Amino acid sequence: MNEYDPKEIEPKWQKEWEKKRSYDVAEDSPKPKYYSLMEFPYPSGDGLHTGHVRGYTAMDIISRKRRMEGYNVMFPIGYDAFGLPTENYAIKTKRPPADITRENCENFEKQFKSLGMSFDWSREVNTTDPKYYKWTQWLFLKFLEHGLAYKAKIPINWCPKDKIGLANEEVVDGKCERCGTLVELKEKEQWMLAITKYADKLLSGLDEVDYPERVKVQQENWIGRSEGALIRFDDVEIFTTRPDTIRGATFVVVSGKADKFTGKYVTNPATKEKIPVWEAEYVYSDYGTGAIMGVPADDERDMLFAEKYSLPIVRDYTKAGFEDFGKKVIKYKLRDWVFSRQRYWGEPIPVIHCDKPARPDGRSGGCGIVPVPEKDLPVLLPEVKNYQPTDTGESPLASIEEWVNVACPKCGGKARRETDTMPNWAGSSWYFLRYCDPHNDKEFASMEKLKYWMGDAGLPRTERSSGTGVDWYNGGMEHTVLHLLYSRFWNKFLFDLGLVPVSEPYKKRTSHGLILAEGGEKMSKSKGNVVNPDAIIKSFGADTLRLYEMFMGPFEQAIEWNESSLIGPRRFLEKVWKLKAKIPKGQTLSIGSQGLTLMHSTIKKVSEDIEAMRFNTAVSTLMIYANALEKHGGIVQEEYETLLRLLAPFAPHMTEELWQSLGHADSIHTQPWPKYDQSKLKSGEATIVVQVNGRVRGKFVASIDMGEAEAFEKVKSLPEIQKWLVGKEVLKRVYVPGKVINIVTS
RNA sequence: GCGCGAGUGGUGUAAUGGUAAACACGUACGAUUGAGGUUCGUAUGCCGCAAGGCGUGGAGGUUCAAGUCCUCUCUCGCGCACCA
Repeated sequence: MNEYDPKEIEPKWQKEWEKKRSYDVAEDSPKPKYYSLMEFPYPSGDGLHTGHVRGYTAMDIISRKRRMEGYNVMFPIGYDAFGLPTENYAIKTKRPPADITRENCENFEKQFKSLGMSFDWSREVNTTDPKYYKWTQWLFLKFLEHGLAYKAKIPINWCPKDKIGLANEEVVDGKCERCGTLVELKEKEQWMLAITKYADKLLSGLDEVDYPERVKVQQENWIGRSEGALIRFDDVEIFTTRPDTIRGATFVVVSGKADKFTGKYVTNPATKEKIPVWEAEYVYSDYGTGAIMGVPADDERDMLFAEKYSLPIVRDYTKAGFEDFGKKVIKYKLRDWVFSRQRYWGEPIPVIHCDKPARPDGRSGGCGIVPVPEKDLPVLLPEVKNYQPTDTGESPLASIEEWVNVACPKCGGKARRETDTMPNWAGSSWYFLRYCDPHNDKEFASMEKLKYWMGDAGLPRTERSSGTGVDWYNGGMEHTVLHLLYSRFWNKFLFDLGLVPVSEPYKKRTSHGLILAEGGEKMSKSKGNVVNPDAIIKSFGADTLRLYEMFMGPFEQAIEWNESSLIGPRRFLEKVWKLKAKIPKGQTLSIGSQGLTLMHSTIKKVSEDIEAMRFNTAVSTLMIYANALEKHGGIVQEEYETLLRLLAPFAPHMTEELWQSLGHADSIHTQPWPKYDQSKLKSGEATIVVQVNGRVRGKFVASIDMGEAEAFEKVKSLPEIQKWLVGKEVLKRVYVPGKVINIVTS
């Protein structure tokens, strides 16, 4: 038999699978559907990195296992391609962002294929494709139509380096999330999406979904609901979560830039006393009412403030009832979403400003903000010479007069296009819906197809609908707040309009841990420590890379890349390759009882480990199995084929080669997933460990249902045990059949 | 400060309360080869000649039996944070 040569067999099977379009799916299958999804990538110029490989391989394994289990599996791929890095690169190289994006996507596609990913390429989407962003714009107009998109002059977070307004969510510790520059506040008219209207639904929806607890906590924290009361102190309304402490309130604080007494006094409605109103920095203008009551005895910060400025402190007072002096309300930390960006490389916001001059009575003469009619969508990004953003905060689009100046769709008068674009979160807020019906040019997706792939919340669960939403969604830890919240918001809004069938888009969410560079640092181009998967594929093969990334450690945990450990999975594949020669030709062997137990327990363990994303132990179980088969004199074909089928999702190329070389005409990836037989999991014999006073002193092999009396007779006959019992009195004996005997002596 | 996780060999890590370190990497020795190692084999927690003892961040506790359960404590990571 020839040697294992991934360089030869991997491209061979990749071509074969592509030729047969093996992984394309349609909605007319009699099988139950399964929608597995991994976050689509941003196609950067650096190509795929090892972190991508981890998440995509995991979902590829899940998808392949589901196919073998008989599901109609949709495992789609696409590109989230609008965004700053490409735009900045375009500015630097003076090339159109669309060209750069196309090249990068082509590179990504080539890399994905070289990894053996079983994507349905016929469903590929790209957020920068006008056929796609036409619907992103259409969805925006739905928000506008229902009053959830609005324009407001607000102080926005302005990044002076990127020259871009940031959503609150994109500001970390007062700095730009992307470049770390200190963010400034700038007053600007911005498009806003009223996500706060969905705060409650986003919160309560978390009860319906299967997300890791910490992800739910992060979403809850971000929404930040607190129940409290609004209470009037004369004309100052305050918000408090502790209205019961009102009799201890000795001052009121309103939001201000510095700590100072306002000179004003108000009446505490509970004590009827006049108390001073102060201004202080520690009170936020944009939370609650921007004013609080100061209760030094019950609040640490109020105490510090009172001590600092010698304000009165009342320690003993009677607690009040919750709603005795105000009314119960609920406040959120969540803010409306700043939805406009003053950049080029994003979806143009599809509205037109009609600017007929104002009438003599001062009212606007024009039609105001007019949505672009559906027939005129998409509003295409125009060709532009200069992508450089401006210091004034205007989009580069503003300087393209022939694009900006249009006739008002309503009155035909002079009007100007909106020049702001959408944030890079827009396209990714609904892409999982588009995958269900990616070529539809009449709708963003048809209800019929959405019902098939997303399930129908209004109908009982059936074979064809395994519940609500994407069945399994994996992605990076860094997206468990923003992207998850935004896309849940869009989906809930569309659900309320009756345009999607389920209220929660993702039934189950998991996250993979980061892969760090050797040394424990984050991989980054600037540090020059990025590992390129292409190089690993070239020297070890895609199957080895996939296996290594699954084997390296717990899936959800951050882990260091270790080049020298790659050889382990490669050796394992070599071993499996060579095992084939141990199947005797022309004679039938049958599997012994030990062999059966091992085979069935391996099937059970590998199956369960994959479901729980314990890929590392799934691989080690396969290694144990291969090691055991290697020690056999001869291997029964069924044993070997079971190993291959269990390994197929991890190492799709090599298992396909071996499978077909065994004389099978069809693909291993269409074979049924092995099932285990409960009755074969335990063999009749086990090693019983013998302890004296809790220390291991010996062991023997016995039937697992050996009786207690018999077991102790056996123990007494063991010389290595006898010596520990000489001259001692046996105080207690413990017997766990099939496991352990413990003898407690004086 | 509050809320979650996690601390185990030289390394990555594994262990339904029941043989701690499975599976790998590395290392040592040996084999194969003209040579090489992405080949094969054996060994490999620590102390000890041995008998044996000691070992899962630290200190206690529960139990016949604790990495696992309980209490306290230290360290690291993550999330939230002048949010009233």
